[in-house]
Amino acid sequence: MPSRRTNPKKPTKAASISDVARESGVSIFTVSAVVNNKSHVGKGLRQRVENAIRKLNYRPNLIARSLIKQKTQTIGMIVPDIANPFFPMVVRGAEDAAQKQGYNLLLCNSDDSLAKEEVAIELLLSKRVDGILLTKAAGDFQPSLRKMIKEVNVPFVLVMRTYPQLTKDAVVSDDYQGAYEAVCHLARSGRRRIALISGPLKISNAKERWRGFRDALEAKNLPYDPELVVEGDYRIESGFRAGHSLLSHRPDGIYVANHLMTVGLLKAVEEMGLKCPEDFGLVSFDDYPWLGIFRPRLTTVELPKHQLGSEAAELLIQRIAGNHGKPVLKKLLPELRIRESCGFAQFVSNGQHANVPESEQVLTHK
Amino acid sequence: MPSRRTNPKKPTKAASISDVARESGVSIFTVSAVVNNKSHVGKGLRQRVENAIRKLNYRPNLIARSLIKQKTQTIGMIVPDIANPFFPMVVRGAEDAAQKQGYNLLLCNSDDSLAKEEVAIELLLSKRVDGILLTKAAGDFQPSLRKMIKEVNVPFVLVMRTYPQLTKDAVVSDDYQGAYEAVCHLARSGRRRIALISGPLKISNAKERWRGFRDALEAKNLPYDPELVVEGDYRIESGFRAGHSLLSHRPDGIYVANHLMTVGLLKAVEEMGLKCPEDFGLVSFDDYPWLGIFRPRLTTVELPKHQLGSEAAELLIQRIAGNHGKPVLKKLLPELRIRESCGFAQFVSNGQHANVPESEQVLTHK
DNA sequence: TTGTAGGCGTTATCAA
DNA sequence: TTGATAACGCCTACAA
Repeated sequence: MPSRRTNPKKPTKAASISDVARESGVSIFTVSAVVNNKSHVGKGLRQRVENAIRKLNYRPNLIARSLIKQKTQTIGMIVPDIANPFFPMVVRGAEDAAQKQGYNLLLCNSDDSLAKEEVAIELLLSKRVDGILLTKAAGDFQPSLRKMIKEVNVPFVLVMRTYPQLTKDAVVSDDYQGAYEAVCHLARSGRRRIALISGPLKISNAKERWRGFRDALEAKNLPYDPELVVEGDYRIESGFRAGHSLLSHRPDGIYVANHLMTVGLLKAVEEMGLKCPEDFGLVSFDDYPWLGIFRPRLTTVELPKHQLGSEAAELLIQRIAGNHGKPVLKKLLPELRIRESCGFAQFVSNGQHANVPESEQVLTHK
Repeated sequence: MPSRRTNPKKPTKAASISDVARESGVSIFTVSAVVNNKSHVGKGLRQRVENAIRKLNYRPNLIARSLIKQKTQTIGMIVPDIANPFFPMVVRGAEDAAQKQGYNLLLCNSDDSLAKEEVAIELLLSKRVDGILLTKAAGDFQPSLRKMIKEVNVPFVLVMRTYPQLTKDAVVSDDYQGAYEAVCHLARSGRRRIALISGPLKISNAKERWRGFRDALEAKNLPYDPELVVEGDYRIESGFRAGHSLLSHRPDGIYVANHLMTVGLLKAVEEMGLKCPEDFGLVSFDDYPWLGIFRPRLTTVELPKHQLGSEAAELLIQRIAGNHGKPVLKKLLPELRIRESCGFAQFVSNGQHANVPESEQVLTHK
């Protein structure tokens, strides 16, 4: 007698499996079997069931399925900020790989804040995602959080930034190598006072890039001058400030650890009336299709963003599937794209070229 | 090395509400009440329950909750491509607004393909998202799809592109107005042969921008020359091709309907040895912080991307909450940012200025 | 081949 | 205030 089907506000509820069973005059089991292409259901019944499904516009409730299967086919992904141009392609890579294997992406932004990061993780865990792709915010987890994550048994894969205290599974770019090559290139093109605009040294890849910078200087017999190293936060504004404080020391080469800070730097450069590559050579991390029209053409170290995301997702899905192999730390190779922001090569270490302009490489990227 | 640390394989299932009940010696009901801050539970019991929760590291299973509540607190968002620099900020806006109201975002890419779009919608519906934010792919839904969506009773809000056949709820930029102003500005700076590189005219905003273009020409008594109108697809490559086919007709002003096509255009421009703004004035849609260092400074029509996303999410959440008011079509105002890609104003309609450089406006955007 | 019944983890409805 | 108990929609042994 508690019948509210006359409730005017009550919009036709979606059909459930039992509705289909009733409509087609079979049991719930049979419907389920049909829906899941299970054990050969009699041709006739299958037909009837399928008709009922169409008629009722039945759509399996994946929430209910998740509950019983203890799998949501959903991956949580936490990035610092999807509006930072670096991450969209990484997310896209992850989404492509996930999609291909029947997973979806629940996206969160941490703004590189530990508090937001923790909230996001808690939420994703409550929503019972099958695994989490994490670009760790700068700084350390609360011990309690780390402990909880350990116990909860949901696989994590780190993206772009390592954090061994959490997991050794990570997909990153070889930042040391990238920075090393970048600085070597600056040295090769005759720069002696080479500066670094670094990311936050608490972040693993910033540290790696710093190490690459330092070792390249050493390899090229160039001095490491602390005055020429500024720590930024990977955002435009910090690159701008770094530029102002740095340029007064007249470096003749600058390696910037990401694109956004390069943008800030170049604003400062302009304000100060300096010219690139005449006054200083520049190598930046991170390349984008739209940089193709920027002048001077920037020599950059490009990271395989899409691949970063897709390989991370694939690894995560393996873990979800129960592959408990040993930890995987995948380092993808960056690519030095030599263009013209380092100007002419005046000193060449291998002696093959001298006073040769940097080669031009066309951006063929889609 | 010692291989096992006493745990052969411990998939320790997460604690459930009944575990907590048992641990604390109360009923499930009481635990639930505590978790949800419900009816005044006795101080003592509450304490005991909370201790048990902590001890067992209990975390409510939102999947189960969703099943019974028929609400997932999840919003599906379908964009053409998160790697297109336009969308990240829109998604960010949506995420911020959703987050604030206790919702999460399930992100899908359609690549502007009807097939992928349909798959994404089906999936989101099966996962029982509470609503969907959709940037409609170019083209029409299958009638069956449209019918299904109507019946399924899940609110949709369109983002950036209208599609009245589906729903009148939409949050878009005022594209007509933006284009109109852009073209008027070109005319004001003395351009007479003004060209258009348009988006796919099947997409509502491309059509609107085209209308704004056409009407502005008429208002300025300039001819509409079909030779000077090329339809692209909003991607770099199409801007490049459009540039090549267009520039041979020597327009002295070009309005490009989005940023990516502008990038393509400028590549073509360079190949042809042309100069902006000397050879032609340029107004582009879509502005980005990193464009601040590009020369010539681009005069653009900026769209409030973040707001687009956040307002769409807020409207959607209202619909989810049962607010069945009349359809809302929200048009957000674009902003003409006058910089230098139109060169000097030679012909000024209001007679106040002549031969004045375009004013410079600093990008203060965060 | 098909059906029955129990359970997944919550919330909601009644009693007590 | 609490506590059983029935949904929620689906999967899956176990039977038939």
